[in-house]
This record gives sequence, structure tokens and C-alpha cells, in this order.
Amino acid sequence: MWLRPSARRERGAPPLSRDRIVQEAVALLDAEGADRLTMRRLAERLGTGSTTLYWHVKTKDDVLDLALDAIFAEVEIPQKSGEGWRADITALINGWRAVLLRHPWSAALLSRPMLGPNVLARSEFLYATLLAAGVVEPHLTAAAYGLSNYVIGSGLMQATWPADAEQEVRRAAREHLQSNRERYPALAAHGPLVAEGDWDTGFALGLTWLLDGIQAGVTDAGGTAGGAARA
Amino acid sequence: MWLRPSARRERGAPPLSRDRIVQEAVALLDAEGADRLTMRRLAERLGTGSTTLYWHVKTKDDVLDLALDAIFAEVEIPQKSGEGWRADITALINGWRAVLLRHPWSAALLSRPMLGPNVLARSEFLYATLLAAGVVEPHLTAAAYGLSNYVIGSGLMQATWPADAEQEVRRAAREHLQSNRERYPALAAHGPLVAEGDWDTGFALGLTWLLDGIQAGVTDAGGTAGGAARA
DNA sequence: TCGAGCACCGGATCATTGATCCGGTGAATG
DNA sequence: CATTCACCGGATCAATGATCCGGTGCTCGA
Repeated sequence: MWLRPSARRERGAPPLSRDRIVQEAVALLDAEGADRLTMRRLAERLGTGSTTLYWHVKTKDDVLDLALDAIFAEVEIPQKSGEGWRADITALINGWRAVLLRHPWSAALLSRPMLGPNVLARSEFLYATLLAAGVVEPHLTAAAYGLSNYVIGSGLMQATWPADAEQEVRRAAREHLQSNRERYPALAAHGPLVAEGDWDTGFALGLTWLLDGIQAGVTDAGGTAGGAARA
Repeated sequence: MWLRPSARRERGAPPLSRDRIVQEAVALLDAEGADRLTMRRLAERLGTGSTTLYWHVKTKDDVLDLALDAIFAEVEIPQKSGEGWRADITALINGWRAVLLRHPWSAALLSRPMLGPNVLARSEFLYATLLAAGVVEPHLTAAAYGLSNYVIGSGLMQATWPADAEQEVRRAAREHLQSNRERYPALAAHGPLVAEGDWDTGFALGLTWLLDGIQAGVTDAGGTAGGAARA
């Protein structure tokens, strides 16, 4: 023992830190999904005892919160390069969406308050861009929430029905629809599980609608909402 | 024991059934939230042993799936009464949203495949209405998903920040924003936690934008998407 | 040089929870 | 009247989140 260079460093592991825990948690979540994330499993991957984690982190929920905020760092905040607010916002939303799909487990975690620095920074950019574009209340909140809700919903939905895996579930679901086609004629003929249409163009289309609505409210100077003519 | 009229019925409980389990599960979820739902607690409320539940239901996830589908029955499917497709869809979406907010726990469960009869019936109505309105691909999927994603996202978001309870968390969050106002100027000044604007009008506004976009794609007969002029 | 303090680690342990085993119980049925 | 079968539940198991408490080695001041 007089010569041993610190058992932990022997294993080649750098000293434990909150960052390393979070990083490994994201990796574990990516690899095996949310329900397989255990403090013990996480500790094992880190080469430490499970109880050690609790020195760096108060609860498991902390790990989840940190992991959720960590992946938002992958969303690059567009530089306001004169492309116009629509381009900027589109870039942000698309980046956000890409992250949600790259880490499908995240969609299910969005039900917890997101107050991490990375999340806030992106929200700040969204609000700032909308403000600079001349969007005012009540369109401002509607726009910010509408866009966020739209990405979140899309991510959640698409993460639920991953195109790659789960072929078995998809097939069973499709079959179920077909065998009840008199009860669900429209779904059986044009439903989502039938038309394997790519989600991307659908998402882009809906995004355009939202942006059009926002823009209409801006160009019409104040007064009654521009695009909200009918209904 | 010769006279006892069946111990269970003595307690005044009707015989256990899958429906009764689901009904009680919804009540428990409404009252205490998703994380407090335990097979034991559920059984206790039903006046039975916890293991008995497993005769009627295979796993706990089954209970959740059933509960989720059960609340969708509360969304009334509009009668096509000549009000026009916008009115019909608006009614459906608003009803859906109302249910999500009435049962906040449901938002967090939306990450699981929804294939229950009640959910499917509502999706069927949505697709049928859009089809009847003349919406065609790729606008059809975009419209159906856009609307669904929008409600889901909104419900999720709003369930995360309930206006009634959690005052403590809201206050802390607001304070956090204020103390970092130079980093988040726009959020601190116009952010959601600051402007207590009612979610309803914001939601309605965004819904109108989506409907406008859908409608524009219909009136323009085919070809390039109507409302998607710019960007 | 040395010993006290401190940041950091982990084995043992506890309560809770989802799920199963296996033995009941009573009403209907032939 | 015996048998069957739908239905029930105590005991129990494994996994998990979390805590207690005792190490271990580095650092820093005297």
C-alpha cells in the first residue's frame, strides 16, 4: 500500500465531479433510456460506489434536472446575422428539436420545471428575438409559448414512436387499426401509423404556420390580431 | 361465519373490477399526483389487498395506460352541426386541453403510446374532420400532428407551472430571474413567470394561427403551400 | 516534520415499491 | 354433495433511492 498510487486513479478514472456524473448520466440515458437509469448503475459506470454520488448530488432528481439542462447546451444559439427574425427563430427551434430527438428520454422529462442556465439562455434568445421583431403582448407570450409547446409536443410525440426501433409495437398498432377499420376509417386510411410520411416536413409546415401567424400580428400595427380574422 | 355476508361486501365495497380499479386510480392521481400512485395505496383505497389488483391488471403500467385513456372519455366529440370544420376542431382541441389541465398528471404520461379506444376515437374525429374540410397531404399529417402537438405541449407546460399551488417554486424562480436580470434581460422583463398573463388567450391565439395556416393550404387549391409564402 | 482538518469515498443497512408464489374461500354448477 | 373456478390476500423476493457512519489520503499551518 505504500506504493499504490491511489486506488481510484489506478482504474484510470479522473476524480469524480458533478460534471462527470452528469455527463455519464446523459450517456447512460442515451444508451438505455430513462427507466434504466439507476444510481447504482450510474455509479458502476463511473467506477465508484453508489453512495458516493450522493456527495456530489442531493437526489436522483438532481441528476435528471442536470442532465436535461446539459443537453440543451447542444442547441446552438444563432448569431443575429441579419437573416431576419424568422430565420433566427427557425434555426433555434430546429436545433431544439434536433436535440430532443437525439436524446429521446428528454421528452418525457420535460414535465419538470426547466430553470437551468442553458435552458434559460435559449428562452432568453427567443424572447429577445421576438421583442426585436416587434411582437407585443398578448402576441408575445402566445408566440413564445406557442413555439415552445409546438417543439415540445412534437418531440414528445416522435420520441414515443421512434421510427427505428419498436418495429414490433408499430406493426401491432397498425394491425390493430386495420382490424378495426370500420370504427376508425380515416385513421386506418390516412393515419400516422399508416402514412409513414416524414415527420420533418410536417414539422416544418406547422412551424411556418405559427411564424406566419406571428408575423401577421406584427405587420398589422396593433389593434385586433391580424391573422385571427376568422373564427 | 355462518352468518357473515361475505367479508368484502360487509365493507360496503362493490366487487372489484378493472373498471373500478381504473376509476379509483384516476381519483388517486387527481388527488395526489403521479408519483404517489402505488399499487399498495391504490389497493388500500379500494379496500383490498394489494396483490389482488394483479388479478385484474397485469402491471402497474397497465393501470396508467387505462387511466390515461379513461380521462379522454371526458372529451366530448363535437357533433358536426354545420358550424364548420374550424369550430368543430376548435371544440375538440379545447375539450382536450381542458381534460389535460383537469388531470395534470396526464401530461407527464403522454410519452407512452396512446392506443386506447377513447384516444383513437378522438383522433379519428380529427382526421375525419380535416379530410372533410379538404385538407390533403402533406398538409393533413402536418395539421393533425401540429394540432395534437400543440395541445400536448401546452398541457405539459402548464401542468408544470400550476398557477394555484407551488407558489413557493414560482416565487423562487421569479426571484432567480430577477437577480440575474443582466443575463436574462428579456425574460426578466417580459418572461412567463413575470407576466402572469392568462394561458387561455395565449393558447387560443396560437390555435388560430395553426388553423389559419391549415385553411390557407385548403383554399389555395394544391400546389405550393398557401400560407408558407415567406421563409 | 507532523498531526489536525477536510474533501471525498463506500460498505452496510433501511424503507418503499413492483411483482410473484401459493394457499385460501365461497358461490355456482352438474 | 363434490368439484370447479373466479377471485382474493399474506408472505416474500429483488431492485431501488437514500442515509449512517466509519474510513482514507491529501493539504496546510505550526
